[in-house]
Amino acid sequence: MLPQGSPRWRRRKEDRPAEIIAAALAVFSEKGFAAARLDDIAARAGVSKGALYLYFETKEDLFRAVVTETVAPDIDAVETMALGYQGDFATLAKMVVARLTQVLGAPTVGAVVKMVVGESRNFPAIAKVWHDTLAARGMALMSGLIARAQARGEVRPGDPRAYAVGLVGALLMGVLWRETFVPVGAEPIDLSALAAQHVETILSGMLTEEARA
Amino acid sequence: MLPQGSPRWRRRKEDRPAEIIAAALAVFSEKGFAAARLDDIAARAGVSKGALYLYFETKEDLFRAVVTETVAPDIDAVETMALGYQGDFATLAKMVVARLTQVLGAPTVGAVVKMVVGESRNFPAIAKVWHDTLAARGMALMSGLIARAQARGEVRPGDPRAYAVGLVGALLMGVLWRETFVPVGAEPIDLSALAAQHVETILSGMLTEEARA
Amino acid sequence: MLPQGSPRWRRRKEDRPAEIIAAALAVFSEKGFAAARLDDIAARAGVSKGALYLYFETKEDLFRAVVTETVAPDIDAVETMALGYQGDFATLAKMVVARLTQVLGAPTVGAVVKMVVGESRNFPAIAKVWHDTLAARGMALMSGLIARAQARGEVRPGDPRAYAVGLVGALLMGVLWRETFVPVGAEPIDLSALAAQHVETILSGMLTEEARA
Amino acid sequence: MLPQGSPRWRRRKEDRPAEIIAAALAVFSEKGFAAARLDDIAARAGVSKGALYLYFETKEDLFRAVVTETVAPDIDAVETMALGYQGDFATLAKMVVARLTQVLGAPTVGAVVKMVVGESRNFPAIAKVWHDTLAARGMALMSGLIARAQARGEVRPGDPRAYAVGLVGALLMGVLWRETFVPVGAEPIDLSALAAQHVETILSGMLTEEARA
DNA sequence: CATGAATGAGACTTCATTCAT
DNA sequence: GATGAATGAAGTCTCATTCAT
Repeated sequence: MLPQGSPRWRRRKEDRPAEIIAAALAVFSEKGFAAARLDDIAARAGVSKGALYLYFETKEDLFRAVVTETVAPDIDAVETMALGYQGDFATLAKMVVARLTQVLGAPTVGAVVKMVVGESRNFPAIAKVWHDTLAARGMALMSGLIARAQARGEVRPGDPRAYAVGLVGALLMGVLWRETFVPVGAEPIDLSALAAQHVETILSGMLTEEARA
Repeated sequence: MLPQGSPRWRRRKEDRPAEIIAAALAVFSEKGFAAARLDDIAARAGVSKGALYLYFETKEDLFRAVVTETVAPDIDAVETMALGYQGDFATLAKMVVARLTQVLGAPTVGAVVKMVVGESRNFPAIAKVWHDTLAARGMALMSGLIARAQARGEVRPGDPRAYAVGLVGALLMGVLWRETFVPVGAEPIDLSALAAQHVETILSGMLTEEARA
Repeated sequence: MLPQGSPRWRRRKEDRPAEIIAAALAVFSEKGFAAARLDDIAARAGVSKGALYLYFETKEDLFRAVVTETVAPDIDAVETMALGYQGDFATLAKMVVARLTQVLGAPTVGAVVKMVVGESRNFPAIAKVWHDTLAARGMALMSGLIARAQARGEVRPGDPRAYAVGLVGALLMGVLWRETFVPVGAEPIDLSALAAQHVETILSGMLTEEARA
Repeated sequence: MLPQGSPRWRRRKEDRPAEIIAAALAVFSEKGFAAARLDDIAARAGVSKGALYLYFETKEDLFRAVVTETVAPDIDAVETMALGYQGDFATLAKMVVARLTQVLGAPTVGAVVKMVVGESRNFPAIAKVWHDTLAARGMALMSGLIARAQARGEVRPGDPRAYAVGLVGALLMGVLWRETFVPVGAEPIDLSALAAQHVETILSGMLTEEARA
């Protein structure tokens, strides 16, 4: 029923939380948690300050929403892809790194990473959420793939977690460089080029003779 | 006894700034700039709130002092060592990484790194100082060494900065992991072991056939 | 009765600034700028301390508002009257002095005069505003009228500004006497009587033989 | 004994209070009581902050000293002169006004007048001292002289106090004009010229026919 | 006497949160 | 649902006063 029933004027109302989160992300990532003002968030979201409290209990609550909302979507996709993949480790690693580069390359994610790092001591709960849903999972995924590859003789012996850090750390550093130093005049780093060169280099060091062939 | 000149314990005017900076480092790195309370810093330094203002004009000024004071000593040492070294790149790279691991491994430096990342948007001046005196310099040093090694046929072609990021990024990630996630239950990463394995791996990818021999 | 539309007492947003200014005038004139406490002003205005900042950026801003608000209304009226008047100087002078006595006699204006005098060094801007919008204008007006009267042969030769000061100074002294010394036990001075006698006396000294006739 | 006993090096020490008072006068008159900082006063006096407390119990105490110290000397002189004088009122009035112009013309006294006016509400005690030792006495002196002159038929009927205010008010206004508005660009008023013209004018209005002859 | 480092109460100002409309 | 005026707790900073030297 309700032929073509387009929910016309509802649209606006349903998007409110998302709009607020977007505004909050912008302000939080610019100022950090404590220095961000609800006034500014409300203004940027185009609502009154009071309206924020219709959707979020407190500033901290809003912060939590921002962080988790930004995390959620991407990790699943990567995981599914990686676990389902059947080919050799080198190819898989390149795919994962490429995807990760995409995700971290998005300006919002980079900003959130910085926020999580910066406010982790003040919000252990948030650090924990990120750890549990993202960092630990990502780490487990990567080192699992590596261990599997080692078992198949594709990757040299060594601590899989250290290999994983070696693979991803360059990307993280690239993102933080962009977020932290480029605004004050640092020479930018091309994240994609960095990723491409780095994955070749490090794979060349990780792979066994046979796998490299 | 105690021949005439009794060793009167004068007020430690000269030590005060250092004591305050140490206390401030602790509190800032725990809370971030905005959430840190001068009360706490004073208490931890064992002085009154007012005394802080005998040595630092403002909270921001104190923050600046903390950050710059922690940076200064280490970079010079590394630079001198690296530029003076005459041997092959592989050995030099291992030495630099080892030294860097030591520095970043110190809990204070790690904390400061986090602070700089977290508050960079609010204190561009500080980000700039770090960039100019440390990040840019370190980056120039590393990529210079790499370019030199490429000229000598020790390192494969490729963007020297990307190689530098690949070399250092793993360490940075290790530090941030420790600072951010270990307090909320993440499995710790052994920074030294990570560094050792990583430098072997990545060198193995960077070096030319001849150099590796 | 009271037809449907109940007269809901909305929050008096529009009246607030005026109420606050009134309270501030009272406190500032009692304590001076520096010794006045925002707490007291807020309490006397019946609002919270924070509410002050909804209407005024800073304590200094509020002080400025108090002073300028008190200046505005009266000077124009006097000026218009004086310039439009066609009769002889003696009558005009009496009218102007009477009006001035009224204005200065109002307790608020007297208090503000004292504030302007007392804080002029700390707030040159305020002294300037008073000078430009009131003192200089009033002085120009009075000495202009006197010069005109001299040209018509009504007033004896002499510096018109000195005559103006002679005319008004007594009133000013009367006001300051009231504000400064009466509270500590001085015998009050009847401002109106003072003005009446003084204007007769000084006119008797200023006017030429013909004008006096 | 102690032949010619010149107190050589004591000099410095004995002048300290006077030096401090001079410095305090400068700072108080520039900033007002509350905004004046003991630091500044000490610096200007060339002593340590602590030294102030060797001579004055508290800031308020110092303020009192400044005010009374600056007043004391001058009033007595005027009084003695006036009471001893035997000639006619007109001549006496001119002498008194001339002397008063001298006193008020001194920049320090002008500044103190402003201070007393500005801080009278905060320091009733000081206002009282000024009233009792200066204002009331001066007023009594002047109106006494005038009443005596009226009794002798030299001055027209009328309230002697109002006459006194008329005589002195112009000078007061001149001083306050100088202290308050000249620093912000007002055209200066020549106090001596003002006094000369004013006393002629007002005497011309006060004196009886006979006295004028 | 003199110093000046140190104190601590108190002030201005900010801002998350509430609630009458 | 939505507003925005109002609150009040909390934080930074100042400065008169003290006291060990």
